[in-house]
Amino acid sequence: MIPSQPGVRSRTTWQRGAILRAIEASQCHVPAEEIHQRLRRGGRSLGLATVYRALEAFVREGVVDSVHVGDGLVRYGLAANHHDHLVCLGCGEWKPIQECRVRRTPARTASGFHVTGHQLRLYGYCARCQVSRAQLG
Amino acid sequence: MIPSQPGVRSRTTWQRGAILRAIEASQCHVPAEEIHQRLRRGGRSLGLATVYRALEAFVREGVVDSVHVGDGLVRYGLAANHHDHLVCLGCGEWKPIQECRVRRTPARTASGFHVTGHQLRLYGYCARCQVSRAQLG
DNA sequence: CAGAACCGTGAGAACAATTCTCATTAAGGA
DNA sequence: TCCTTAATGAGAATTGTTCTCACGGTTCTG
Repeated sequence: MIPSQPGVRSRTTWQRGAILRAIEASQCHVPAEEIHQRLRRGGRSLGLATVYRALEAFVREGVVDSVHVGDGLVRYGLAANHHDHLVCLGCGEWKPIQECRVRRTPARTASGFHVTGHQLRLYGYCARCQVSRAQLG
Repeated sequence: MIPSQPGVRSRTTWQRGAILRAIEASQCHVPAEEIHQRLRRGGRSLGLATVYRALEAFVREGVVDSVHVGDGLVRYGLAANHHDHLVCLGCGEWKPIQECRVRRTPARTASGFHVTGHQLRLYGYCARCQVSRAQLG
C-alpha cells in the first residue's frame, strides 16, 4: 500500500470505510454504481461522486484494483483478493477464475518498468453459447 | 475468423477497407476516435458511427480485438497481431509488450468454457514515475 | 443487364458512465 | 477547542459510445 502523494494523508470517514467493506463483502469485482446502490439500500445515504472519488483514492493507494470486463463498466475489487476473469463473447457473461495463469514476471523489465500487478481476461464461449453457435451452422 | 451471423455476410465498402488498413498501419491498439481522425486527415470523409459499426463487426468476426488499457477508452488492433500491455499507474502511459506471459491454457475449461483468446495488462510504475515517487518520499 | 431487396452510411440526437463544480461539513493536528 | 483543509453531496457537465432515420450503394435474382 503506497501513499498516493506523500505528505497528503487521507482522512478516515465512515463513507470510505463503508465503501471498502462493501467491496470486501462481494465475491468478485463490482461496478461503482452497484456499491453505491448497495450502501443506499443498507440505509447509508452517500453520493455517487463520493464513491468514485473513494475508489480512485483506493486504486491510487493500491488497496483496490480496477478491471474492465468489456461491457463498458469499470469494476473494483480488493487488490489482495486477486483473481482473473473468464468472459463469454456470446452472451457477455463473466466469471472469476481462481487459478492464475500468468507466468512469473520479473519485478522489473528491461526498460526499467516496475511491475506491481496484472489483470488477465480469458475470453471465448461458454457451454451454452457454443451450442447455439453450433446450431446456427 | 468466425462469421457473426451465419447467412448474413458483410458487404465490402471502401470505408471498412480504410478502417482495417488504418488499424493494420498502427503499431499498437488504437481508439476509435483516432482511427476516425486519421482517416479524415487522410482526406476520406466518413462518420464516427461508421467507424464504431465497422469495428463492432470486425470484432464479431474475430479479425480485430478490443482492449481496455484503463483510461476509459476502448482500443482496437488486429487479432492476428496479438500483444499485451504494460500500463504505468503513475502517468497512465502504456506500451505493447511482445513476449506473451500467459501460460498455455487448455482450450476448454472444466466448466465447458471454450477459450479462444486472452488479454493481459501488467501494471506498475515506469522508470520516470519511480523516480518522482522516490523523491517525494 | 435491370430491378428489387436490404445492408451500410452520415449527421446528429440520445444515452450512460464518469468527472467536475462549489458550497458545506467534519477529520485531525496544534 | 480552534483552525486548516480534505471529503462530501447534489446536480450539472463532459465524453465515449450507441441509436435513429433517410438515403445511397452492393449484391442477389430473374
